[in-house]
Amino acid sequence: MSSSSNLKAVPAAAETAPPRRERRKEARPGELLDAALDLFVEKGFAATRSEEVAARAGVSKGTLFLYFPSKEELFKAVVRENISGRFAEWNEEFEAFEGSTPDMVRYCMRVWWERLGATRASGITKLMISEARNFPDLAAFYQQEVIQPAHELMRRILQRGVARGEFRPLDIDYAVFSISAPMIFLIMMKHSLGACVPRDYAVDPERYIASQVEILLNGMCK
Amino acid sequence: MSSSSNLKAVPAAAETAPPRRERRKEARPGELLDAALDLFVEKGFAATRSEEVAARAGVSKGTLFLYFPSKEELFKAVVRENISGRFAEWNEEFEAFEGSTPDMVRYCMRVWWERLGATRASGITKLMISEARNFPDLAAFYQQEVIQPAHELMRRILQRGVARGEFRPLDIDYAVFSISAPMIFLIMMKHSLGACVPRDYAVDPERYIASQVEILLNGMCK
Amino acid sequence: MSSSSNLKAVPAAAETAPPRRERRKEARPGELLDAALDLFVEKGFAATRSEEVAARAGVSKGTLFLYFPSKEELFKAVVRENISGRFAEWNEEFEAFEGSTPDMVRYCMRVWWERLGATRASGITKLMISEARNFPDLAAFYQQEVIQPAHELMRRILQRGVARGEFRPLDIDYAVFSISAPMIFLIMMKHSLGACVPRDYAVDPERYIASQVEILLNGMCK
Amino acid sequence: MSSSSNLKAVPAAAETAPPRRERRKEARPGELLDAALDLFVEKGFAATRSEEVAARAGVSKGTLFLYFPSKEELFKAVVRENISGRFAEWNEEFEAFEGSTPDMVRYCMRVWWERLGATRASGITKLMISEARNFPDLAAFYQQEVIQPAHELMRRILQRGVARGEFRPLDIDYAVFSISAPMIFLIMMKHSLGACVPRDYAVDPERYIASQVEILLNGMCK
DNA sequence: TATGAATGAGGCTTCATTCAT
DNA sequence: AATGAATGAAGCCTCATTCAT
Repeated sequence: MSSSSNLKAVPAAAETAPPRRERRKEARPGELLDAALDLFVEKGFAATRSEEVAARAGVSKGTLFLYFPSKEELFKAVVRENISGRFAEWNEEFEAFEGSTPDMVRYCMRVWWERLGATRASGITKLMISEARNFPDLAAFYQQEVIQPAHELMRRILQRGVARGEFRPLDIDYAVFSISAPMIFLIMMKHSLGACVPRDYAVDPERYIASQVEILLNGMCK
Repeated sequence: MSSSSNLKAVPAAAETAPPRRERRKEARPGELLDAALDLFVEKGFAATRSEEVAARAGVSKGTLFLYFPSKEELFKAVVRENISGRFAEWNEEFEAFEGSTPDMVRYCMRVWWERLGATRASGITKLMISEARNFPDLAAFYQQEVIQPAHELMRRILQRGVARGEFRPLDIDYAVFSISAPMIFLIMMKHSLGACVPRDYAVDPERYIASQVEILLNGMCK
Repeated sequence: MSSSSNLKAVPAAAETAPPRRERRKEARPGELLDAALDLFVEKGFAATRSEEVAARAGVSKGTLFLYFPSKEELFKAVVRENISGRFAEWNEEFEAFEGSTPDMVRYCMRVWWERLGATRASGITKLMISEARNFPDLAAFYQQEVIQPAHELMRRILQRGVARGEFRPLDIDYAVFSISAPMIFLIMMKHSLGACVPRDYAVDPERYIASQVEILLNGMCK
Repeated sequence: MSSSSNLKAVPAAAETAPPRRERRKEARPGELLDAALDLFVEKGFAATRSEEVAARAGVSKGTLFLYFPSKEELFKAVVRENISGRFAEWNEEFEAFEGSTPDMVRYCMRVWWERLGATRASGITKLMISEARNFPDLAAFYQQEVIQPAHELMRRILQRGVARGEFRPLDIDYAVFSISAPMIFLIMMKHSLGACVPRDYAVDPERYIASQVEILLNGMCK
């Protein structure tokens, strides 16, 4: 989680006593967003104190407000920062995919995990789900910027499968959820209940994904 | 379930409720838990003000603290109260089930929706997921009282299917999640992002469940 | 100044040790407005801390916000509270006045001093003048509710004098200011520079008013 | 007067100002005092942010504190700087005055308006009146450097009128206020309530002064 | 000198909790 | 048991001031 904020403290070599007042205008916003993401995911929006965020980013309370006018705007920035438009790239990637559609689904789930699910970014999904009711405009933003593009991508995959005769005719709108539900589930295991539970019950994400995908493909294939 | 949601479950018959004023005193804690559940689910723990809970329950702020020593204890009581041990009953019900295992899975999903998913009780799952990190002891309690029994119930169903040769050999531990993930997903649609989104995107639970179950069964059957 | 807030501490008799938590919903707002008036006049709006107001009213910080939603609203309430509609009464009083118009002017200045100038209420004029630019809406309110009625009252007096041939023809709109300027001046002596200056320079209001009135009447009479 | 307001007073003639960039360094404090005067007058001491002052003077926040060790010292410098000792000059001017004393009073009011009332310098009177209680030492300074000399000047004028038999015997100490009250009044119209009020109610200073002076002279003359 | 990023004390406001009635 | 006025700790945010560059 917060290991990244530690990394910055390790300069290339010299390791001089860190100057009391660093001047790092460029890096600050990113560091603050990093710290905020960690804390918001871990404790929720309300239970995270601005001062904590600042402290974890290695600055003082006031500095936070130099970059973000309010805790709420910080929250919004965290969400925006971590979603960005990676869908364009992914859409292209899947457009160019040449294998079978089942392989495509397998690949989709795998890279989702590698690129998002396993990263801190997955935390913001948990965050959004926890706070959606308190930030309806952010929820709308997330729906529009994340959920919809993701659904369209998945829908195209499923349609390809049906079109190519690999999949049975499907209720595609809802079959999409067959792919997203395990993702949500995994995120929740990682960031919520799963994080509060003894190791023994911990889910192994790769195994989980493999298991789900096979059942899914079996279920969708002819 | 809170007392009121039990009341709702009462068949349409006579059952004259005792005159409103009379049962107030004994009903108070239940009314408070009811109100608290609604608000906690809707706004989260931190964003819910004690006074609001009291107001919704029709009592004064002070009265709330007569029954629950703190907001945190109220929260815990809400969760505990709503995690009834109905698994004994359900276990028996499924023990006695006579149809095919695929039918059993269909039935399982359907009654889950009817008895839990569609009721306010589903709110505590959302609540637990949102607040687990802030209430680790509750999370453990929930894990033990709800998640584990539920998983065992589902596991027995799947094992029955495998044993009877209806299902392929499965990675049962993880196949269980194939059943629970859609439930979690549906709950989140209902209480979180789905609640902040235009009607058009609203998910029709019955259709969603039907779609998932068929894919699932297809995937698990021989 | 704040003597009035002391008065409340003297109950009819018993003089028991003041209970830690008084319950005085009725009296609170007035006490808070009293305290706030004193402090705002003395130190200005910004330099007055909410906690000070509360302390002077004998309550805790939080209690202030039970009655006024913000410091700014408190300020507005102070202004409104101290202006009220006393003009109706005064208008009647002057309508019924039977003596000469010069006597009327003398009487006007005298009762202004007795009823307003000499009281704490005069402080709000100083307050308004100091803060007008920061509270344009309040300034408009004050203009409308205080300045205009006052000017109309004075205008009627002057017109009476002209109509009855007691006064020369006057530029009445501006002659009104001949009456109000000394009032403003006196208020400023009392609440501003005059309050920061050695006793010797202190202005004796009665003597000041007498002096101004005589010059004024001399100047306006035929 | 601050340096810039002196510059403005320069006759229309040649007087090529040194190239902007060159004179910056020496002009800095004056530019800051200028900016500060405007803002303090407009918003009051507390509501004026140091950064705003710096920005209006075209320098950075840090630079302000290079010239003035604190906001409070800046305030004091603004006041001191704008309380120039021009009384020597004026005293001479009035010593040499040859016309009638009523003309002298007319002249006095007129040049006061032209040289002070109409300029930004009038702002410091508003400032002093608003902030006197928070800056008692400045108030004393102002009393000594401005109010007293001004009163003595006016007193001499009035005494001349009485001595020459132009005025009735007057309560001279207080008659002085008959001249200063309209000035104060006009300043307050300009910088306070009058600035927050629709155009229609705006006072025309020349007309106001003319009106007051005539009533006054009428009142004081034999 | 000048800059502007950084600081942190201090003020406003909220709200869980208490307690006299 | 119930009320709701009162409390005060705690959090957000501002802004005068500092200081490395």
